[in-house]
Amino acid sequence: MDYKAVEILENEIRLRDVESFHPKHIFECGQCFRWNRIHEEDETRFQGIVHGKVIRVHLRGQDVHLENVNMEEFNSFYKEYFDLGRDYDKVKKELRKDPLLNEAVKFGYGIRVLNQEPFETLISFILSSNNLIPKIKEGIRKISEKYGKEIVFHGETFYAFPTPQELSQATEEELRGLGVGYRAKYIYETTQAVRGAELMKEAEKTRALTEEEKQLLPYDLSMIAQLPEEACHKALQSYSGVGAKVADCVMLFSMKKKEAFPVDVWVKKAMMHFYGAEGTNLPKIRAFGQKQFGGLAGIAQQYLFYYAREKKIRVE
DNA sequence: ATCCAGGTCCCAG
DNA sequence: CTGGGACATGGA
Repeated sequence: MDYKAVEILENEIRLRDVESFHPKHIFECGQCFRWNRIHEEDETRFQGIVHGKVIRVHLRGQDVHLENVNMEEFNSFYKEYFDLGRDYDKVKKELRKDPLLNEAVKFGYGIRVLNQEPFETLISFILSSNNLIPKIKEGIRKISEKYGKEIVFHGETFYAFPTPQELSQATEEELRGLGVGYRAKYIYETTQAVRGAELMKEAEKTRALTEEEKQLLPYDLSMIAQLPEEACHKALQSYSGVGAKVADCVMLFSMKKKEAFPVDVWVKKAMMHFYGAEGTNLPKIRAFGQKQFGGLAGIAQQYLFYYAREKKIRVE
């Protein structure tokens, strides 16, 4: 456990003596898109929209404060969301046995890989393809504002990311109007597939499905989340707009598959920088990463990504 | 203005 | 199976 105790304060909880938890590292390492720094200068205070609530996180000394979270919510959701069941000192110790990874781990020492919600993560990373992080965040915010539930926090209005049912109301044209470009088609088709499977799963309880209806069942996202590594990776790629990299991100960031190893331009640069993995293509780098880091490959990837992007490392 | 961004799709060989 | 171009969008 990376904290000693949980205490209740007024409308917030406090985790005492927390190890391996730095808000800047966690929220700026590229794994999530709905968190923002609230005060300029303050790298330890962030606000995010998670699980239908607006919450804030800040670091005070060795303690982590979670504002607008009560004990019940912490135990039933946010503890897992922040991956607090995992001992990151142990993870880092293991990864640092590889001297080449040592520098990246030292740099992003406060990273934790969040356990986010699958549908939101799926749509978010479809949006991420060939896109810029500020634009990805903007697209997700606009989708939420148009289709998600309203949340009022401190007199200000925010919007939760829509459920599959809510987003299934959107047309492709409407989505395109939000500035997501050619990804509108992918988001539309994937949402329809996820929602279609949900409906069939529900219908299945009361009647027999037709052959045509049965073909929608493989798109059941909660079923896919239960699949083992390779089957999960493959199943995710049956959604429109989801290739190897996006599938790895969804598995890693929302399905607890820490052996997933997303390879994007930055991780590729990092692998070339540290391991001289020159010229090799993406699938080869992915396989190399998984062989090198095993069940912790995804976490290793996050240290590498953060290091490569923050340092803007270059390779010839 | 041209290039590029946490890639995917689609087609040719 | 592998390599290369097209694809919306907008900021640098």
